[in-house]
Amino acid sequence: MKLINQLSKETGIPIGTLRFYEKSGLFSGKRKTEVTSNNYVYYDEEVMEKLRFIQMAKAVGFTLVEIKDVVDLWYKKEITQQAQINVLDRRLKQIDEKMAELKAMKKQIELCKVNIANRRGNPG
Amino acid sequence: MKLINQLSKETGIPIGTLRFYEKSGLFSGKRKTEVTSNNYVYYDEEVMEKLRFIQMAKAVGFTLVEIKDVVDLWYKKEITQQAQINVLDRRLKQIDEKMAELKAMKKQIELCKVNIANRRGNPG
DNA sequence: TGCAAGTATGCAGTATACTACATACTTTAA
DNA sequence: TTAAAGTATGTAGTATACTGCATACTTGCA
Repeated sequence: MKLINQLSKETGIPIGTLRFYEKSGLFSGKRKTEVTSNNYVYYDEEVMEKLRFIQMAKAVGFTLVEIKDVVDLWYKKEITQQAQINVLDRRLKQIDEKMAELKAMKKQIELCKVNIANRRGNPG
Repeated sequence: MKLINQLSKETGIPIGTLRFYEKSGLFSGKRKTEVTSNNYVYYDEEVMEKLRFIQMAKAVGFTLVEIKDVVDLWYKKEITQQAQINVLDRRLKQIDEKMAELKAMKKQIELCKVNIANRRGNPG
């Protein structure tokens, strides 16, 4: 069980950002009832997994709301199995679209590089 | 040569957003000197190419500044050849990183789906 | 023991990327 | 010809995602 500072150090996400994510409902920790002197919050490995997922998803342009959709059904059982699958399928489709876009961008940039190397300038 | 409305219709980008992009220096049109009755701005195919690139890059989480770095050297010759290559290489590296992240996300989400289908709940 | 460092909470401020609104002029089509 | 639609410009407002500051209490270490 980690405190917020450790969470921050291990993920590289600033504490302020972590608090913002927690307030946004992306993850949550627990207080230890046996500790009465303070109200520190503790986080488990589940939280670390979620944070690593959040970092990946953010890096490829998913919004916090889109990420929350997925992370939510990670551990919740309230929605139906089909509803869960639907959320995941929607995100999988977006991932495939983003991959196609990355491939197209890569091709375009590589072409641009070749053209620069050939001193012809414009990559169109 | 297209007017802004046509640009918007062909790309699906709202006019307000296009004006914002143009003001941000992502692209620019030209006024026709032979037309004196108005100051309408016309855009060529070069602009359309830039817009298509902007759309792809935005979809995979690049910022407008990162996009501008690339789009700028599309048609400018002021910076050295090596500086141009450097900008492109930086973006190519980002693209590879994003692709790896998409692949990891996809794997994770697919695993999650399998686990839901198996009614075991948690995909870890 | 005392003080720096860590934690919780709340609220204000910032950066990025739009989005809407107001004004004024131009073009187009009934 | 006149009203609707298009264009230019500027300014203000909004949404998302942080980021910083202030306050107050707790922990850990010299």
